[in-house]
Formats: sequence, structure tokens, C-alpha cells
Amino acid sequence: MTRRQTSGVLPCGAPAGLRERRKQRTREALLHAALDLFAAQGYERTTVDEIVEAVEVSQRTFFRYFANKEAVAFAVQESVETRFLTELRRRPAAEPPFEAMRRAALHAWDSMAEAAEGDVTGELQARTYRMIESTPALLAAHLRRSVDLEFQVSQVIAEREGLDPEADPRPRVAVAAFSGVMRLAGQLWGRRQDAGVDALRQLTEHHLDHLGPALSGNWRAA
Amino acid sequence: MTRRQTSGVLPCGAPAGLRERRKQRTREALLHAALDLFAAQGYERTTVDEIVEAVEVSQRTFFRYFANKEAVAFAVQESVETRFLTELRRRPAAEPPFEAMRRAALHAWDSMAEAAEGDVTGELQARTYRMIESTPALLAAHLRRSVDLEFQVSQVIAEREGLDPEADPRPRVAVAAFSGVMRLAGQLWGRRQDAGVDALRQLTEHHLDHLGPALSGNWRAA
DNA sequence: GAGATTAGTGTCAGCCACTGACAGTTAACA
DNA sequence: TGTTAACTGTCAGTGGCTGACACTAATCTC
Repeated sequence: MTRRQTSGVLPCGAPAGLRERRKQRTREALLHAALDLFAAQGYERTTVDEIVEAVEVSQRTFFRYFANKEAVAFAVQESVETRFLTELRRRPAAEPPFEAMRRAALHAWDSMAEAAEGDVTGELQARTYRMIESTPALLAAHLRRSVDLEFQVSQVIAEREGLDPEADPRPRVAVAAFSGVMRLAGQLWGRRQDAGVDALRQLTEHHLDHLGPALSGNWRAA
Repeated sequence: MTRRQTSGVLPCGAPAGLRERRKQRTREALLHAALDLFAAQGYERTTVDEIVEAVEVSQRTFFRYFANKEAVAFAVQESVETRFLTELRRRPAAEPPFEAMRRAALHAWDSMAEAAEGDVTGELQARTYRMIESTPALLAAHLRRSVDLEFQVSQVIAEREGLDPEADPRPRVAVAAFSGVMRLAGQLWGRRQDAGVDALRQLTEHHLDHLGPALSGNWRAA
């Protein structure tokens, strides 16, 4: 019961005991080997056996570090989400909710590239994101994860605005609409060749700007 | 190459040859047995072997009718989506896009219960929907399917408005926001006890009504 | 510092979803 | 009525994933 797990998120310094460090190394080795193999030959065509062979551990060990094959692909994504949530909680209370989400998202994208988490380069991150978008099984998992995130975000928004998230539908509606648009931006980004973080930033802003107008009546008048 | 498959959607009369009818019956038997078993003991705890035992066919046959175990669970959902798209195409061109989507959705929900597709009762449909929402693997698949549907919808909307769907982001943005809210309504519906179609209708309208206001500035003023 | 404790790992055996190959059966059609 | 092609079953195999159990080595205790 005295498990002081490394909190799911990627490493953050703090060199602990020898055992702990060894674990960290194994985990990173698995993550790295997996992402490399995925990038080289695709997610579906990479077997867990290949990954564990590269790291020279047993298959059983792989499944002790990652709940399933999918989980490896989302290790990085997870840290981006954490950054988003952290930034969202930090936004000034005076900021309207939609604006706060927008800024938090842009902040998360920006910080993604700079901090090469667990020795994973920004380039590899981008490639992983594109792989997720283009692999049906991963896309499905990605969307399911988004649902969980949306729930947390709507809780934060409700709290910011001092509302009861159960009773008032606005936080959830706003988050649903927002994340719908965010996903669209990510999707389009994935199809590009010039897949820098800048392009993603731009796409995000561009599409969020169209949300308000898109809801109102006659587009032909615009 | 002369496959005149029954179009994916559930049967629509037209008694063809003996062979065709036998196929139809096998498919429906598998569908029915599967949904019953899913409802009785849950999706995950039902094996394909159990399903094929109930119908007395080989496992191989099951996989010739359904691409995978998930596909059975979505057989009904698929017909709802078809109804939605059909109705959307039918909406008068004068109607603003958001209004057209809203009406088409309500129409699809309504027609869902009345026509007990392929001998699947409305009650079983509702239970299946709730099962999808509460089973992680199915939820993931559901969301992925939604993405495909969203794409089609945005094509229709763009066409209605005479826009280039590639260049103008408004159709996709509108659809993304709309379907985000629709999913939210479905999600909340699934958590209810009084899971009639009426409740779903009501939830849908209620949340769509909040979309506009939720986007604009200060909620505390509302 | 020796021994008890326990976290981390490997091995093995097995379940389940899913697939390819091939052969048998039977409706459809000439 | 025989040929063709569709549908199905059987079999063998792959890949993701899990439980049980034993072993090794880091950590703790005295």
C-alpha cells in the first residue's frame, strides 16, 4: 500500500532509489522503442513482441508498465493534457470561459515542443499525433480519452464561474462545442505536410474564430 | 464482383431469392442473439463463441456477417444515422444550417422508436445505446463512427449553402460544435432511468438552446 | 552485515478476437 | 441435370492480454 507511483505523467527529475531509477529507465526504453517502431512501420504492424525484443524484457513486463498497446501511444499526449488543465486553472477569473479555454489550449501547444518530455523530441511527438489521427484504433482511443478530459474541463469551468455543473448545462455545452472545434483543428493539422506547432496554433485560432459566426443564421449574408 | 449486398442498413422488405432470405435470417439471428446476450450479461463478458452457439453457426460465419464484435452493437445505430442524413438532405434550403441539423436530429430520434428495425424493439435499442455509452471499448468505437458521420454531414451542409467545404471552415466548425452538444445529450440520456425517446428529445433541445449563449462572454450576467 | 521483506521480473499456460486457406454443400442458372 | 458460384464449416495459427507462481535483487530491520 506504500506505492508512491510516479503519478502517470512523465518523469520530473527527483532521482529516487536505485530501484526507482531502474523502473524509470525501463519505462522510457519501452516508450522510446515503441514510438520508434510505430513511426517506422506503423502502429498496427508493430507487435508487442517486437517492442519487448528491442528492450530485452519479457512481454509480461511491458504490460506491467502500460495497460495496453494503445497506452504507449498516448504517453506524450497525456502530458499535453495535463499542461492544458494546469494552465486553465491558472487563468484569471475575470476571463470569460471560452477565452480561458482558448488561451490554455494555445499555451499547451506551445509548451509541447519546448519541453522534450522523457527524451521524446518534438518531431517524434508530431509524428505520433499524426499516427493517432490516422490509425482507426488509436483515433477511437483518443476520442474516448477526450471525453474524460472534457469532463474534467467542464468541472473546472463550472467552478470558475461558480456554477453547479450538474444543474447548469452551459459549462458542458461550451466545453463540448470547444473540444469539437479543437479536434477539428487537430484533424486538419494531421493532414498537413508542414506540421509544425505553429501551423497547429494557427489552425486552432482560425477555427475558434469561426465558431460564433457559424452558429448564427444566414451564412450567405456574411 | 456481382455482390448486391443488402447495403449495410437493416432489411427493407423486398423478398429476394431463397439464398438471400436465408442470409437475411442468419444475420438477424446473430444480431438478435448478440444484443440479447449483451443486454443480459454485458458486452465484454459475452464471447463471440456464445453468440454463435446460440445461433448454431460457426465462429467464422459470424465474422463474415460482422466485421468484428463491435459491429453488431452498432447495427441499429447505423440505421438512425442513415435516417438523420436522409432527413437533413430533405430539409428546405431556406432553413439556416444549424436549424436544419437540429430538426433532422429530432426527426431521427422520433423515427427510431416507431420502426422496430429488424425485429429489434425500441426498448432493446435504448438499452443498447446505454450499453454503448457505458462500455469503454464501445464508446470509443461510437466516437470514431461519429467522426465519419460528421464528415458526411459537413459535406451536406456545405452543399446546401453552396460553399467549398475545403476552403470555408464554417460547415465543419458548425458540425463539430453541433455534434459535440449532441453527444453530450446522448451521454446524459444514458445516465437516466426514464430513458424514453421523449427524454432524449427534450435533452437534445434543451442543450442545443444553450449553445449560442454559452459561447458569448459573461455567463454571470445571464 | 546477515537475514527477512517485498518490489520487479520472467516463465508458462491459457483465453479470446480475429484471419487465411481449403474443402464441402447447396442455391442458382444454363 | 450438370456446372457455377455463394455460403459455410473446419483447422490451424497470430496477436493482445491475463493469472499464477517462482526467482532475483533492492530495501529494510535488527
